[in-house]
Formats: sequence, structure tokens, C-alpha cells
Amino acid sequence: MPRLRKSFFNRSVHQVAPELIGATLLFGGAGGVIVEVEAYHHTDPAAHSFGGQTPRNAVMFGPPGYAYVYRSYGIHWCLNFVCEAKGSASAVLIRALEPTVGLAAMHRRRRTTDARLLCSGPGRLTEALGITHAHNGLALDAPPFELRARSGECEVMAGPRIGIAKAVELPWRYGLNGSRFLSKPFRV
DNA sequence: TGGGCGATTCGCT
DNA sequence: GCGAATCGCCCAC
Repeated sequence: MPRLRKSFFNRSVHQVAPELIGATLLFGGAGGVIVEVEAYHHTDPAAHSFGGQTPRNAVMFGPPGYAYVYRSYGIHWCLNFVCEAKGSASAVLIRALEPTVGLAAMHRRRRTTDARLLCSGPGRLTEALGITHAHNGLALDAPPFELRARSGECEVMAGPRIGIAKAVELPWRYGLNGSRFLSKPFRV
């Protein structure tokens, strides 16, 4: 499994997002296989970067291959990977993992014994991995991040994104077909 | 300077 | 399935 380098992210979010399904994401020695992501493009009304650069979304306007972490609903942290060329302000939201590594630490941080509730949702997976605003802007190809490309083929589903009010119809949510660790099932 | 809102989760029904 | 919890960010005043 080759390690993902910054050049992997220096492409269209619509290429990168489906290729992240099946890849392995580790943070500080815990994590698993990415089973669900969403693409956000700077021309997209639902993207944080749509309204221009602000202190909050500044990382999205920087070079690709870095982590953009923001707070959602005043409670949860959400993890994004910055994509495309510097200034294009496009990113992939990581929505769910199949937990495989560091299970004990993730169960402790999530205070649950149910493996399906560890990383099945953007806020859940950041809590399980211990990711917060302190990690905003970190490079994805250096510790504590470790990203590895998927080893074989896998069946990727596409569908509408979740929890947004604008551009609801765009099918920019991607998931691993049949995974039990999706935050919500894909409509067939 | 203040009010409204959000890429969510969880518990209760 | 539904609604409360909860607060930083952004824009309008």
C-alpha cells in the first residue's frame, strides 16, 4: 500500500474523492479504512469557501495535501482534505471510517462499545481519532497523519450529500458499496 | 457588537 | 423519526 503524497491531492476533488474510498487513514496510530466522503468545490454554494476567504476557512485556500478542520454546530469537529491547486479552495469531507487500528483508544475516546458508532459520521470519527481545531492546517503526508492508498479495486457508490441546505441535488457523496460503517445508507 | 445559523449527534418517543 | 443541545463564525447593524 503506497503512502499518499501531496501530489495525490493536486487534482480535481471529483477525481480525488472517489479514490479516497478504500484508502487507509491513520491519526496518531488509530484509524481505519475510509468508507464515506463528500466533495466540496469552491464554485459550490454549499462549500465553506464559496463566500470567499475568511480566517476560519483560510486553510482551504492554501496548497493541497493539508487538513482543514472546522467546528460544526458548535459541538463537533469535521475533517477535510484540501485538494486541487493552491487558491482553488476545494476539499473532501471525510465522513466515515471502518475502524481497524487502535480500537481500544477509539472506544475510550468515544465512550462506546459499539464498533459501528466509533467512526460512522464526520463528528464521530474526529472524536474517535482525537482530532480537533489544534490540528487544522497539518500536512497529510507527515505524522500524526498517515494515509495509504487502497490496495485493490472496490465498488464506489455516488449519491446526494447529507446535512446541507444548498446544492442538495449534486451527487458528490461517495461511499463503499455495502459497508456497514456508512453514516447513512446510499439510496439504490 | 449582537443575532442567526450550521458539511451533527444523541436520547427519547 | 424528531427535536434539543450547544457555540464559533460571519454578516448586518
